Amino acid sequence: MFQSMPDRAKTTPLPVREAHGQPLVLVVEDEAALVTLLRYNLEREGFRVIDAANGEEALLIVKEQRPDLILLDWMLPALSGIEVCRQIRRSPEHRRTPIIMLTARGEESDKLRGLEVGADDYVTKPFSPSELVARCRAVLRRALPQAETEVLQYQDLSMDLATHRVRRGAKDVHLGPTEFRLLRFLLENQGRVFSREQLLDHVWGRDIYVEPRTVDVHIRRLRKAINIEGAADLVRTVRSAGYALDVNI
Amino acid sequence: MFQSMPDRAKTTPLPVREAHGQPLVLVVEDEAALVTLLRYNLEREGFRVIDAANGEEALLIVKEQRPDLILLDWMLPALSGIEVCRQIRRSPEHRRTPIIMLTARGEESDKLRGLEVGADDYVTKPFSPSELVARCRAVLRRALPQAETEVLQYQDLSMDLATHRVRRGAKDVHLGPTEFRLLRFLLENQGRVFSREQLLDHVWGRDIYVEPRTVDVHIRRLRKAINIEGAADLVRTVRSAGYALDVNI
DNA sequence: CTTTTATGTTACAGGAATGTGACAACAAGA
DNA sequence: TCTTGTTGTCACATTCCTGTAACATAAAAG
Repeated sequence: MFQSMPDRAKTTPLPVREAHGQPLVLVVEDEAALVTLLRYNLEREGFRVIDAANGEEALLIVKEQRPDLILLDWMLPALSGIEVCRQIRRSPEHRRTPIIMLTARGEESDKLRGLEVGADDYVTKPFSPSELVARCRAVLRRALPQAETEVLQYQDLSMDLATHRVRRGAKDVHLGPTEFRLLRFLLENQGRVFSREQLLDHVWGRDIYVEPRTVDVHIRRLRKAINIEGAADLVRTVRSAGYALDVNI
Repeated sequence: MFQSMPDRAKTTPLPVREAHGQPLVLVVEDEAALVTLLRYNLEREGFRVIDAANGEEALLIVKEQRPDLILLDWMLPALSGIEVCRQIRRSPEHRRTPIIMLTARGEESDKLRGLEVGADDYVTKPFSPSELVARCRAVLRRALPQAETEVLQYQDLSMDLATHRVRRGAKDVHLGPTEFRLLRFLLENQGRVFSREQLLDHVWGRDIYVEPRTVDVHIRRLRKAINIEGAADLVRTVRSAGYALDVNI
């Protein structure tokens, strides 16, 4: 028996940025009440939220979960916000991850130093939730498009994310939205096997429920679209485990 | 209407007027800390920076160094920003040099007068560096084509920016202002798919809100105008993703 | 070989996304 | 003032996509 009912809330994060789902926001803040407030407002607006109470935790999460946006309190125990910011910026992967800092009113010097260190914007406490959400949106909009690779490839299969074009060899391939996301996910994790539940989480999103068998149907549609008669099947079925992008031997 | 840079420009180096170097930005600002901040962020993004602490100095530098872009603080000792702007605009050489003014929050009258005197854009202090950089790029981008690209083209479709004339094959095409900007944006980013929201941001501007579906209608009008019976539709619909300028296959 | 389990395949109703035409508000000129 | 053109929005039509069920086939288990 495998994974009767996966608890999606706890699924281990994959080393993949989910470009299509809702943006993942990391809130770094030690004041619990504020975290609750932020979480409530962000989630209501369609963001996913994780939080960290201190700098070390924050850095760890950044590395593992790759948030799309970071809300960073400037006053933190131990590791200061500035230091956290600097360390995040040091890794080339997160060089472009937007950071919004939360500062107390009137800490002008903080703001300047924050912006110097690479924060993208700041919000002064106390702030209105709607303003904060608006800023998050604005910052994300500017940052997201450039976050990903432009062309994904596997053998003679290629997917251009900018033009949304998919080709197999010389043949142009048309995919529906779901097949497009599915193939994209598989291309971003070539060779790796995913269970139906994992695929649902990553391609469909954690929030909606669809029958796991639905994945089969979409895999079928994908195969039909990208496979060339005579050539090897690019989608591999691993019985009782799932599917992967790989050549069937 | 602040167009932010198209995604391409964030990954690729900026299209530059002078073949030799990065765009030269003159920062006119008397507050040293702010100059430092601006310099840091602009240089990090590939601009060269010179600064001037007052109006006279600024005018001198403009004459001698011919910057590609001027960031102009509105509150200056002695010669005011408005006056500097006016004087710069007086010389035909610098009639087209983009000027972005930096104003304190809420100085609406300043903004208006600034735009009257010939500033291209304004940024309200305090501002986020990324926003500022984005605006610089946007302004530069609007300024550059006049020096370089006068005619945008795709297959047998051409758009002359100087005369505002659009032709498809031998046929003269009339477009409304919005369709013109829309087509221009698509021509400047051939093949790329843009969501309705992105198009609203880039073509309509970030500041105003219109229904996303409005884009559909304008796409329709554009199609009606530029498509020739029998020939392929130049505007591609990508379901659940957006639109692109491209031949349907 | 038979049974059980997992996956492949097909068809289809309902729904979501897009196309389309009309219209009122508005602006710019004549 | 009237005329002309443009714009954003709506309502309706159309197209395409999606999830599901039902059945077929293949692979393991007994």
